[in-house]
Amino acid sequence: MSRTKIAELLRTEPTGTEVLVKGWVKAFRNNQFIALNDGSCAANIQVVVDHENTDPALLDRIKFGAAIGARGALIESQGKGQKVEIKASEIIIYGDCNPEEYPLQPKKQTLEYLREIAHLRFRTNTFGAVFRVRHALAYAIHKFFNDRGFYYLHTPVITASDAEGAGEMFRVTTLDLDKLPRTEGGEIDFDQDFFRRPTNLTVSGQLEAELGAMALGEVYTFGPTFRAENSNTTRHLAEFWMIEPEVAFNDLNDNMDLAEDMLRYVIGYALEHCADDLKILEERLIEEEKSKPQDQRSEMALTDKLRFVIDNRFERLTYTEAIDILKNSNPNKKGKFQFPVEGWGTDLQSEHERYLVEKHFKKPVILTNYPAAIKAFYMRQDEPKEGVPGPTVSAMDILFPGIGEIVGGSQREERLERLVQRMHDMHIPEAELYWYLDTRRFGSCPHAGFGLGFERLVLFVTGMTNIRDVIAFPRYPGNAEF
RNA sequence: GCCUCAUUAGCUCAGUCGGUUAGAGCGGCGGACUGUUAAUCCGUAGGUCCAAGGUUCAAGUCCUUGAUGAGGCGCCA
Repeated sequence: MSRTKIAELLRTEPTGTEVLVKGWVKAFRNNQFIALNDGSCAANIQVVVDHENTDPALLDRIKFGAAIGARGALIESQGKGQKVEIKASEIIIYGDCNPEEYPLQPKKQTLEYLREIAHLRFRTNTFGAVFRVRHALAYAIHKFFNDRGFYYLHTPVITASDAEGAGEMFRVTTLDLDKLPRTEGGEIDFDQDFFRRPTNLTVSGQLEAELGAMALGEVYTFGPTFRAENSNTTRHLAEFWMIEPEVAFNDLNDNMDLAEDMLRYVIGYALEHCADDLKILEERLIEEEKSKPQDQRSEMALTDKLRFVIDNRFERLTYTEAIDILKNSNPNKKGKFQFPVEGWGTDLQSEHERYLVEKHFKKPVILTNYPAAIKAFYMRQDEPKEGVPGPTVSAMDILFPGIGEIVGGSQREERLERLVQRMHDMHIPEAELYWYLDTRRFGSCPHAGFGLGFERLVLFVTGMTNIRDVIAFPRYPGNAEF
């Protein structure tokens, strides 16, 4: 007899059919009722012990966390609280779980403690829900792009390019660090390294994605990304997953439309397919916020917030307009900002972004046309515009409440001369990026793309507050456990 | 990297002004329980007070350094 998953059983009519379930014990009540979970859904199924044909010694082994199987009739539940239950004719123990040593307990545990036992935290209701939602979001992203004719492009994880300027990189080498080979000049002799040149883990697949878009038209990447920055925040990881679409012939507006459509689609997908899990996460968040003062609590329940994002267009405004709003804002006039907004040209601090998103507009915001000086070399240079004090680029950042920047993107500079000039000004070695510049030499065209931090999306949708709790085994400074 | 706060039982936390034998809830263990829903009831064990050094007649409590964790900031997705 093959096993049936609990998610399916809970949808089945209780006709007394013989079924087999396998899972982990969540509770054993009244020496009679086993709450069993197999990960297929948030809910448990109730297995009712039949004492007539069950060895009492076996009952002693039904402990919180034990892996067991149960065979029996799927019947209408005689108790309240569930529609169906299994009247067990046979119980099998697959793996005992000694409660004296098991780090998990059938009680509330803090997220900080569970982070220390990340290999076991999947078994909690919260993390079960988080990882089911994470999966649904990943699937929805692939579905969204596939349905629109995008190709999933696998860009390299190991890269020799050190010129992208997207952050500190992890070195990849097979050299013996105790005995580094040296050239006659005393430099490290990378000729003897695996790739015969210095290599790193990728900080972005964008440049490679652009190459693909210049022939395939619409591509996206979805892969691991590495930043060796010493970032200690609830929004940063050293290893995270990033989605980077790149579309030929798209301009900045198309780019914003694409990003907004995508976010709206995947959030809607989660709402539709993860209702039970989102309910658990919503209640978890309410519980967590009970210990906070009223003014720091979320204004909306989790699922209401998600629905709100789907139902309302994101606010679009330029950096220049944002500066005006910030300059005239109450917190700025009253000196409440740690970094006062003085003038045009400096980057926005996260307190400024939070003000725009959480206080002023109270919805997701897309900021565009940032000063060129604070943005990357590959972003398309705007024509001078009246009322705008300095040169800008066709950049866009999407800011989400509680998360900050969730998407960063731009229309790309497709004009060879302007791109080369910019690289020169920013001391980016052109020779090293000859392959990138070739796209501008041969059949160049306007195009645009963006990067979406996958974990930041999962953070937003699950209502979790620390990014280390939405990835299975987080990597951050000083931690590569598991 | 910077700033702030924390570290006491398996977990979450109390611990007053520096003063005798460091407490609670949950969890565990033993027992009861055949309609329970984070089951319930009775009983019970469990401590290197993060580490090292210092002040003091006396340190869980004060000081210094370090480790670890959390939050904020910076870097960014």
